[in-house]
Amino acid sequence: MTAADPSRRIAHLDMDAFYASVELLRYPQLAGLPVVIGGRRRAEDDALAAAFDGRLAEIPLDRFARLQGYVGRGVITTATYAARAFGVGSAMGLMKAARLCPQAILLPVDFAEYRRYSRRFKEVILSIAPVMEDRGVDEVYIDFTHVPGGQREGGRVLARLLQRSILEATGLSCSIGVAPNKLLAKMASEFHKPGGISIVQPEELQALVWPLACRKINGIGPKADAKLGAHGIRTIGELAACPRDWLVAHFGKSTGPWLHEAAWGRDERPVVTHSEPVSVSRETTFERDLHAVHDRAELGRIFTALCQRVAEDLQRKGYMGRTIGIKVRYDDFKTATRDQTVAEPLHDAAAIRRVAGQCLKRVPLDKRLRLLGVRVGALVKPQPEAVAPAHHPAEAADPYTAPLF
DNA sequence: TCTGGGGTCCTTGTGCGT
DNA sequence: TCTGACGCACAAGGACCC
Repeated sequence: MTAADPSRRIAHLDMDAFYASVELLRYPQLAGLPVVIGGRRRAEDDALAAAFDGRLAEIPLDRFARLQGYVGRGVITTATYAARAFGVGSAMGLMKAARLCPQAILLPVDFAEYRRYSRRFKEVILSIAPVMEDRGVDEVYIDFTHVPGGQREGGRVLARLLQRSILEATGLSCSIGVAPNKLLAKMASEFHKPGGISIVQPEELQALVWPLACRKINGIGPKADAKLGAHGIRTIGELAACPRDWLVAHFGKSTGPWLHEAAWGRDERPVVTHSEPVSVSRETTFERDLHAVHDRAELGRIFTALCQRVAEDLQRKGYMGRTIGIKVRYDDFKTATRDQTVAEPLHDAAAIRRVAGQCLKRVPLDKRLRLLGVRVGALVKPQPEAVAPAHHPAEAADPYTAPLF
């Protein structure tokens, strides 16, 4: 499998029900109750917290918003196990969830708080095992290979230390899988959730991994799974039995060999401790579908605001970009994107809006829109003197009033 | 009854220069 | 001068992930 380095020990650490667990730390009175996290933050949410002067744990149950009677757009980001028992779950529309479980408590998503907890648990990991790859707010890969104790019991001893240290520092639990590579470690971390540690050795591939559904491979989503299923391939073992050439013929010369390697548990990707962003974007789904002509003024305001937010993100992160793009989603949920690459990298809102406005003129605008997005890609780090927001006197009088379409 | 937001990567098609 | 092969850049869409 990893003949080059059979002692390679890679861990995947996944926080257990991260958002819900953070919320239960803030609101211990909600333990065991059906709680749904999602939707837009509302003024009432802030008012409730303010009424108790930020002492969230003292808010009585009858003051929380309930799903019953929920009207509007929005999906569930996550739900507690008690709520899942009613059939509600991630990505479900809140109105549908309200019918299934009207008594559920509705909490707004608070990414800033989740990011704070994310930083704390990652600091704990880095203090113990410094080769860590950030894979989002609630999961990381860690290279145990050269960490003192990282080889003991196949990595179990170090995994236990990490779990204990994270729990002490944050009050949160996590699951850890340790294997010869990232692919198998990711699968292993799912084996004993929550709070589990799973060790996979190379020789255990057939017994532990081959019986699993293909969908358990990180990178096989619903489409690829359906296509495999149409050929009668349902388990990773069945995938492993497919000749590589057959997979190349049916899935292409990139995906085909990858599927074969994945089924055989082979994955040489390193744990990457640093990466640069490729693009920065902002998008928003409207409260109601908007028409390009009838709602032109409102669309223009939203469009300008999106460009400003992207520009702020770029400047805060210290990037400029040459490829400016837009995304629209129509009322029938079909999506169109357009982008344009310019000669000089940009990062100021007016310039982004000008190019994005050109892109917007290239999409059909005969149907109502439900979403609008703005993206900047082909990022570069600007020269130091260019970091300050560019000021163009010639444009000062007309930064955002250029025609939308 | 619907279906968020912020990303990365891959595939396909096309235009263009050699 | 025309044609095909090839590499490259870019654009658009889509799959997938958290």
